Amino acid sequence: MVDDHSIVVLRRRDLPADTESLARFLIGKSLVRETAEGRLSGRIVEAEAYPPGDAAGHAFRGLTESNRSLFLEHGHAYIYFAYGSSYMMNVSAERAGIGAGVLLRAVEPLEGIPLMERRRNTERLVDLCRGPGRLARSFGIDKGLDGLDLCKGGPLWLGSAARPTGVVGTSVRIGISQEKERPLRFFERGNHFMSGPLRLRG
DNA sequence: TATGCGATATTCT
DNA sequence: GAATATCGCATAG
Repeated sequence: MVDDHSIVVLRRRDLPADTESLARFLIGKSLVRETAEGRLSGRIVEAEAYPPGDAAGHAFRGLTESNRSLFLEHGHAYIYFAYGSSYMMNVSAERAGIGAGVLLRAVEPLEGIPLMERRRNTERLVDLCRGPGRLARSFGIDKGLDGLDLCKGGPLWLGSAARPTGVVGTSVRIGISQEKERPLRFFERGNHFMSGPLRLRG
């Protein structure tokens, strides 16, 4: 049984305001979603940094209507729709006015697993939140949550670690065509709930 | 396990 | 019109 009372909302001053540091920091922390049907939560086990000036980042070409949340003060949600099928969630990662984000790629489910199974239409635990699109689907994350302050404890927030975090590994990022050699993907080594090919999981 | 493919909608060129 | 920070299914080894 998970002791969810041990999870508290992360304060903004606890979050590094540097993209790469934030991505590493978020491994092992909690993602919590409060819905009318109950609470969903999980441990963040995989994330990627898209720092300022990164050609693979959505903020690279400057502020637009669709990417404006990336320019919010660190700790806000940037959510977008990709490939006609998947929502994806980022955490804005720098000071206000600087466009950068951390893409949450995988979560180890803790609370609300039956609801995730219904949303995803599968009972395979390891597949519920493995991959950015699946994660968003399980958690009921969509464009309506874009721009939300994740340090406020609303419908979606970042929480402290539910249990001790393992060793954090790094690798290149997944699914991009620009700046593909940079080691900006972070994950909890040995965790079974991350996405990507096996060679990038150790 | 790895690779390849189509589906799908939004954004930018 | 092209590209895309993906997914699920098919097939081969």
